[in-house]
Amino acid sequence: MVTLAEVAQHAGVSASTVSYVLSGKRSISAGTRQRVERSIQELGYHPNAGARALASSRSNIIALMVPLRRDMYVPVMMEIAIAVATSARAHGYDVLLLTGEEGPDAVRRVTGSGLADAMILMDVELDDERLPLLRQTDRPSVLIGLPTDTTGLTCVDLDFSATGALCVEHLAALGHRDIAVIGEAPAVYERHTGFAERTLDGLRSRSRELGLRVLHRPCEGGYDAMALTLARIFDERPGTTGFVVQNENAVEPLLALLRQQGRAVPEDVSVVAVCPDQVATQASVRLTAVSIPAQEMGRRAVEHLVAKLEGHGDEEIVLLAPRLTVRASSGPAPSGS
Amino acid sequence: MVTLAEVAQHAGVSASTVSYVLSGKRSISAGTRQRVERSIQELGYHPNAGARALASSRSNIIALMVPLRRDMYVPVMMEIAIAVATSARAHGYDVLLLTGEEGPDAVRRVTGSGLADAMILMDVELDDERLPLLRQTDRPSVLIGLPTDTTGLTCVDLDFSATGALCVEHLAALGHRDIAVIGEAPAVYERHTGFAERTLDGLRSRSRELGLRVLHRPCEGGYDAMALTLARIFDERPGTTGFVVQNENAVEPLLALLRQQGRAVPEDVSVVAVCPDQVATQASVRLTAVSIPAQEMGRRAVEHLVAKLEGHGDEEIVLLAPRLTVRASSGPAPSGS
DNA sequence: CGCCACTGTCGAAGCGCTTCGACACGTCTT
DNA sequence: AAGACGTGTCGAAGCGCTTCGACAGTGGCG
Repeated sequence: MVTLAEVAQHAGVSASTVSYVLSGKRSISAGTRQRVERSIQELGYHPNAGARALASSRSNIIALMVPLRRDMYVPVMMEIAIAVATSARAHGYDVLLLTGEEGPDAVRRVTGSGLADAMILMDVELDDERLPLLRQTDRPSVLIGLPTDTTGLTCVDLDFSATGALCVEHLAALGHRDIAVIGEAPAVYERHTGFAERTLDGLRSRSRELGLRVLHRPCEGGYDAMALTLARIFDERPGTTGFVVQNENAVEPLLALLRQQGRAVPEDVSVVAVCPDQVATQASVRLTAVSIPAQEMGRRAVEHLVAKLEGHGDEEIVLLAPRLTVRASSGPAPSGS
Repeated sequence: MVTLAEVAQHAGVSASTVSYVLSGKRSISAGTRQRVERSIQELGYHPNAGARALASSRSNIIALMVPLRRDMYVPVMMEIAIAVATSARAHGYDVLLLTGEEGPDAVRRVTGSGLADAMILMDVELDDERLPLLRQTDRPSVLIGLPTDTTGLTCVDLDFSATGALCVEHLAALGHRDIAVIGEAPAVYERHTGFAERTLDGLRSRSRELGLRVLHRPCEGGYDAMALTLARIFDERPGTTGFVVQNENAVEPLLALLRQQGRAVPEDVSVVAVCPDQVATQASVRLTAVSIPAQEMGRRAVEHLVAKLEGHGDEEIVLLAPRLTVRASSGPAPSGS
């Protein structure tokens, strides 16, 4: 291991000078700087992370807490995680991966030990038990998601309420009157993960304004569950012509089942999805959908965090505006209805 | 921030005693230990990670390098990553998330700075440019995947060669003679990611022994690509009755297209997949499949790494034996053929 | 009864870096 | 020409922990 002192000696300067060359916190003459940089190169010097963290009380690490659940929206989570890692690196930070499993203890551990300078939490529940800790600590944090009480917190999320509204507006404009919503698995609602409920709220209140009828059914993914759900929907509301799907694992089963039942998409039935673009374009029918901007969410979260770490921080709720892309799965309501 | 010294004072012992209570590296009388532990509790002490790393030259962090690509086998990657994080915690380590993007530089950075004690690399290519660095450094590492030259390396992977063989054996036993293999996207082969080629090798050589004919076609995911691929397969080999699919994004399109063409699964055509269990059970036909034991791979990688870090390490190639689960997508070849 | 080995505790020396104040110059002002 | 200032560099003091050697005290043994 090459140390700072060795570099200093090799370059004929003091250790502090090398440190200042590295950090840029004091001005250094061009000549000295070059000499030091050459020595660093030649010796293959890498600053020791531990020593640096100890001396500066900064680890240059951001902790990212991802949900452990393997049962839902995995690609979105993965995409966010990768976006976080990539943006963090671009700002000179590394990312520590924590699983949701550890819960509040992980927050305590990481902030207490100075392992990370800041945290990003994903999969935030409406009344998340980690939030009180975040409010107490003076380490910056950003949530991806939107809890009920946001005082003192910074959040980044898609505006799911507007998303729900946007979906029904689209269907309403096409003349659909009876809408069915295929939601996430029941467990997601029971956990009070905000985004599912917010979508529903936005969707319902806009529907009321537009005079649409809405039937909401949570649904585990897969064919069997979807078949059951679909049967019950048409049982209860035979006139249903519009579907809003917010469950990646239900998208393909729904399309297959509709096809099987002789209901053509989009001639007889329109489908609007809330999902990542990739899912929308790879489905058997190219889906009209509000895309979940996973990458942007990750990027924005990091940018806010870095801003806070550098002092020019701001408590803020960032709700990304949803964008609906019309593709092949939605069309005018059949005139008969 | 509460420090070790403060705990020591509060408990009426020296700092080193507190340290030994924490690490267990020297024996401490029951009375003293309890007093110290109570002080730790009362003061809410958390050891400073940086100081610890500096003094002990151990960060208790394992770096995990995940592929940046968002185009393939995402759920598998995610599952491995989560399994790594969970197992690592169980052994007292945290996980640093690196993206493949940074390439060899990340390896240099992390090992050089002592940020992590060891690394796990995913998505290893046959002739990966990170390997020379790993061989040079004295920090332990484990690959998930299998490069061409494994000297001096520890690898954990599914035995994809045996996997390929197992798939055709199953089909052969059912009387199928003409097999088509739907592979990963062409890019995966071009990158020389070992697993795809190894599956193919195992599959081909066993087919030769069993007297089967094999047609291999890489395939991007999605319906359009799959439709094209499928048409060409039946064009070239109209008698094809067995499919082996190693591409999550092609599974559902394949099933849908077969259905659409009036080919019943498993009566007319059998399908064997190589995919995680979840995909196999959630598909529109419950798939006969060799499952990819993502969790076990992650767990085993961590266990090997920890063993190395604790000294009783061993260079070793761990190839997990594939297991084929028969479900509803495979059956006897149609007698006509 | 005295010696040895063991057990439990302490003090001190770092680990490699950052950062503060000091200081020696050279430059600009009056 | 003398003071005021700015610039570039250095030395030293930690940051909070681990770990080594030292050393009392205790008990077992011959």
